[in-house]
This record gives sequence, C-alpha cells and structure tokens, in this order.
Amino acid sequence: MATISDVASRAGVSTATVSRALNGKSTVDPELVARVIAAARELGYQPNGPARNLRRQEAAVLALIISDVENPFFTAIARGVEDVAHKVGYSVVLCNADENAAKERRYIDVAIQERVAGVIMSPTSTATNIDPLVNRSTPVVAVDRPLPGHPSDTVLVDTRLAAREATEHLLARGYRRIGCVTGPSGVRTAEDRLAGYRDALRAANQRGSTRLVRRTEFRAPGANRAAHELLAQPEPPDALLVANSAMAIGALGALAERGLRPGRDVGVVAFDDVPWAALVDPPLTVVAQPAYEIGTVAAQLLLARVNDGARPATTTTLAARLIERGSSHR
Amino acid sequence: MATISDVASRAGVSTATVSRALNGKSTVDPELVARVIAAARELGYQPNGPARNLRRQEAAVLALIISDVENPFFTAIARGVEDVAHKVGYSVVLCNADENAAKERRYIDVAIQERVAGVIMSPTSTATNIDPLVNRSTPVVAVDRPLPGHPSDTVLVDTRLAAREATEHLLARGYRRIGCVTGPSGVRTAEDRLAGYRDALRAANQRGSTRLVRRTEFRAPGANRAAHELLAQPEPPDALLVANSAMAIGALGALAERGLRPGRDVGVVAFDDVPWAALVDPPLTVVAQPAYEIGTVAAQLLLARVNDGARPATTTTLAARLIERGSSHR
DNA sequence: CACACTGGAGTAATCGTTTACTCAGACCGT
DNA sequence: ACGGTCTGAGTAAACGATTACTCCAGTGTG
Repeated sequence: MATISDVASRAGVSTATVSRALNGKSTVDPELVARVIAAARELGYQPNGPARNLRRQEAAVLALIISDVENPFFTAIARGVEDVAHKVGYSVVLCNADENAAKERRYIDVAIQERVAGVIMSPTSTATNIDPLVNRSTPVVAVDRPLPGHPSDTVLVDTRLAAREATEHLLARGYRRIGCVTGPSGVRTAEDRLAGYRDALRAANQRGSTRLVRRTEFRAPGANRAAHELLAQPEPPDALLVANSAMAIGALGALAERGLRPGRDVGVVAFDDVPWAALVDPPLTVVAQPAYEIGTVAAQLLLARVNDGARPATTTTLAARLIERGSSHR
Repeated sequence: MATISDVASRAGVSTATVSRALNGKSTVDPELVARVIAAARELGYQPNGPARNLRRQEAAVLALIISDVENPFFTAIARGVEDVAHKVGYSVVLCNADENAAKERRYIDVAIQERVAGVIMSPTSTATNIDPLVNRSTPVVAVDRPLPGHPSDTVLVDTRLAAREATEHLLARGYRRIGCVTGPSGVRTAEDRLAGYRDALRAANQRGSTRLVRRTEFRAPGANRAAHELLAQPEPPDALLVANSAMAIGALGALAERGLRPGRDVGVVAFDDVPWAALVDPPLTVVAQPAYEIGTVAAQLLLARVNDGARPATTTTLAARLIERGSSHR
C-alpha cells in the first residue's frame, strides 16, 4: 500500500511537502502541489488513518451508541447524526448496545481506545457509567435519555408532556379506564411516560391504579404479555397507552388474540410514528417524536463541544406531536 | 491519558513487558503480570488504538456498509454480523450508504483509510466499485447482492426461486393477473425477483406483460405511485408481488386509497417478514428472508478470509420461506 | 552594499504501541 | 565442570503520518 514517502519520491519532494500540499495547511508552490496531487492519484494513495490519528491525537470520527438498532426511532436519530457529521467531514460509527449494559460498556471502551472525537449515546439505564469518558475529557452528548452523574449536553423529547397529552386525548375520547404499558424501571423515558400518564389522570381527578400499569422491556413479547395481563383482569382497561412502537406490536397482537378491536373496544395510543402505523386497521394513533431532529441537534452540540470543551452543558428539549388516527376513536 | 510507559514505570518493568503481559503473547513471570495488571487498573490504562493499529498494520474492526439503515432487513443482518464478530473480539462499524453510490464510495475510502480488517457490504448497484479494496487486498464479503467485477465471497438468498414460489402461490390461490412492483434496474435483487415472477408465469403458460410490471426505488413513495399506476389501468392486476417491506407500505397504502381490500380484491405477497406483517388487516403474506443468518454467515466468511487471504471465493445461497397469511387469500 | 526578514522547502523528532533482537542467568547432559 | 539450550526480560527499531525547527534564497530597507 502506497505511503506518503512513495508519493514524496514520485513527486520529487519531501514527505513534509506532500503532507502540506495534501492538507493545505501551509503555503506550497502551486506547481509542487500539482505534482504531489498527480503522484498521489497515480499511486492511489490513501493516507494511513491510524498513523494520522496517532500523530494528531484525535480522529475525525464520532461514535454513536444507540440502545437498539432495530428500533426505527434510533435509526432515524442515526440518520440525523450522520447527515450533520458528514457535512463537516466527520465519519460516524454506529454501535448497537442492544439495551444491554455490558455491550454498552464495551462500546464505551472501544470509543476510548479508538480515541474518537466524541460520543453520542442513548444510555441503556441509570447504570450507565461514563466516568471513563469524562476522565479522558471525551465530549459526550446524551440523546433520548439523560446521563446519570455528570452534567452533559442532552437532547430530550418532552415525553412526559406528550404522554399526558396522549392520555388526555384518550380521556377526551370517552375512555375511562386507561392502562399504561411502559418500559423497565430505571429507564428515564419509561418513567417519564408513566409520570405523564399519571399527570393526566390526576388532572382528571381519577385515581390511578397500579393494576392498570405494567412495566416491561421495550420489546414486543414483553408488551404482549403485559397487555394480556391487563386485559385479563376482572376490570380490564378500556384503553392503553403504549411506550414505543415495538411494544405497540405486542399490544396490538394481544388485542387481536383476544378478539378486541382497537378503538372500538380498546383505545390505543403508542409512542413513535412508524411507517406502518397508518396501515393497520384501524390506523394507529401515535405520539410522533422528532427523531431525525434529535440526531441533528445532538451532532451539532457534539461538534461544538469538540471545538470548545469549555462550553457549558445544555439541555435541549424538543416537543412531540400527537397524531390522531382511528385507534383512539370508538 | 495514561500510556504504556506510565504503566511500565509504575509496575517497575519495561514497556515491552507490559505489552506482553497485557496481550498474553509470550510467557511472562506471573508475578510481573499481576503487577502490570494492577498498575494498568490503577491508572485506568486503555491502550491507544491508533498506535496499536499502526504498529500491527491491522485493526480488529470490520466495516459493514449497508444500503439502508432504516430497512429492517439490513439491520437484522447487522445484528448477525455483530454477534459473530464480538464473539471473537472484533468490533463492527456500521455505515449507512443510503442506496447512494457517492456515500458508498466515501465509506469505502473511510474503510481503507482506517485500515479495517475487512468489509461486508450490500452494493447499492452495479456501479459499485471495489477496486480500491481489492488493490489493497482488503477482504470483502458481499451480502444480499453480488459484487460486480471481482469474484468474492458472497452470501445471497435464492430470491429468484422465492419470487417464483410466491407467484405460484398466488396463481394457486386463483389470482390470474399478477402484477410485480420491483426495485430499480441494475440492482440484482430487483432483477432476480422479477425473473422469478416471470419464471412462474411462464411455467403456468401465461404471457407476462410489461404493463403489469413496475420498477421503482426500494421505498414506500415509489411503490405507492407504481401500485396506483398498475391499478389504474383498464385491465388492472388482481394480485401484486412486492419486492420489499418498505414498498409493501406504499403498495398497501395505494390499495387502501382505492378502497381495495388486500386478499379479497387484490392478492398481495411482499418480501421480508417484518414484525408488523401479522398486524395489518388482513395479515400480510410474506417471503421471509433469513437476514440474521446472512449476517452471521457473512461475518464467518470474512473472518476466515482475514486469517487466510488465499481461500477460494465462495457463494452461499440461503433459502427464503413463504409465510402464508390473509393477504393472499380471497 | 550589508543586513534583517520572509516564504517555502527539507530534516528529523514525535505520537504509543509491538516485536525482532540481544543478553543474562538457570538448567541440563555429558 | 563446561558448553549448549532455554526462558524471560530489556533495548531499540519499526509503523506512517504531522509539524517544530532549520536552512536557504530572494527581497526589501537603511
């Protein structure tokens, strides 16, 4: 593989000149620049990234550690991050922590070892420990969920308010016993959605009951079990607030298995506006989160911090939007 | 940030010994190993990846360049690759080419610069050029679609046969004018699915008509337009074979917009068994591709080639499976 | 005309590892 | 007892880029 000295000798200059010509750092005779560029092209020269990063003590790479690649919410964030990063010459490596604290831990180590310029992450839980990153002063931006411990730039959705609005919408539609299927305890988004749900009940002078709430992992099978449990009770809920789209699949499956029709029999509102939401029958009422925008904002914050580590930490909260469809109408 | 010589002096040994103790390459006095490990832990030492990669001339990193992160088929492949790679200590960086040849080209360059151990990719089109990788003898494994030009390890699905079986299934169910919505010309999976569709028609002594075929990008909006065009004809199709799940969303949307019920009015079979397929009404008949397995096989092939560049190139073809549901029953 | 200054190129140090080579001592067989 | 082997640790040379420093020639100025 061609190295910088191959290029240098072919162009008849020193390696320093090649480096300067290619990076445009300092002024170089235009004729030499042309010779260098020609030589580099002829040899198919690609600079050795590790060597460059070793010397520069930093790579133009951002790590994005997301809690689930198969969740469209997170892949949309990823696209937002990528689009911003690429525009300014950064690459993004995507790491899938899979809602698994051990994998997450491992990817944090990888990010440190590879000396990435910064990390964007959606922490799997309150157990997430970013001390290693903080100790090495690697900039970190949290998305979707705040990071425990250190203050850091954070991009969130006002999910508590969104949950409250969704619940109020169900109440306004005449549903009276609203259940909630949310994520595991310790995960902030799960807690917030539950809190918003309770806010709405309280504002309507309803006493919430723990019998109407289930917590489970953010995936379809858990939500399926949870929905079955809720609906099998003597006084089952007449509506469900479901905390993400994978869980919506499980919950809607449970309704179908029990011969219940969403909307008419059990009102349903789920978080995340997935492409298929409008296709199910009846179409699914959802809370649309601005996922792509979360990604772009996070990337901008991270890049700003890479250039100025002293900036104070900020928290950006974006609004979610309720999209009413048939599953919340009798 | 602590370096290897910090660890060395704290443990009272040379850097060479630290390296050997930590990597377990050569025999080191157990007592020294213990001292080194203790010192490393106390300092929070994380080896400098770029330095290590520079010296070793190779990084324990695989690049996975997929054509669309938002397509569940590709994210499932990604999980397969990750699971295998992690087991043997490799990291995976996921790159989203977004069905865009320029982005793909760029990620190939990044992979070369970072000197990754190998690349797994689903080429966006026949324009994909992996010469730069081949010239530097970086191992490449193609998934889902073969690579033009060089022979290389390839993991495919027998998508032509699957398309044929899906079409035969529709014929067996009594549908007579079957239409096909497939991907752009030049993309192998799009061609193969169309070819399988035609195989089935030919075997049934039907003359296919180009009026029943539409090609479009592998996304919902294109498929929506295509389905509308097909259905607006004087002699519209009574069934549709749709080439992936994003397109299925577009096509099912078109049916709904025209007041047509899948199954009863227009039979539908789509590629890819997405989690929501069973939720739509009627449930969607699909061709399930073994995406996760594609990922695991590809990763194994790539790792094998990293260890032995001289292995002959192989092509693995996996079978897809038709899952019959309501959308293909009148 | 001598001298300071400047722009542009080369020389060589440097980043943090890994590893070929060297070397000291322990152990063994004759 | 002595040479040969072997084990395990240290020394120093890479890896390939960037960049501080040096040097030279050309220019401007007093």
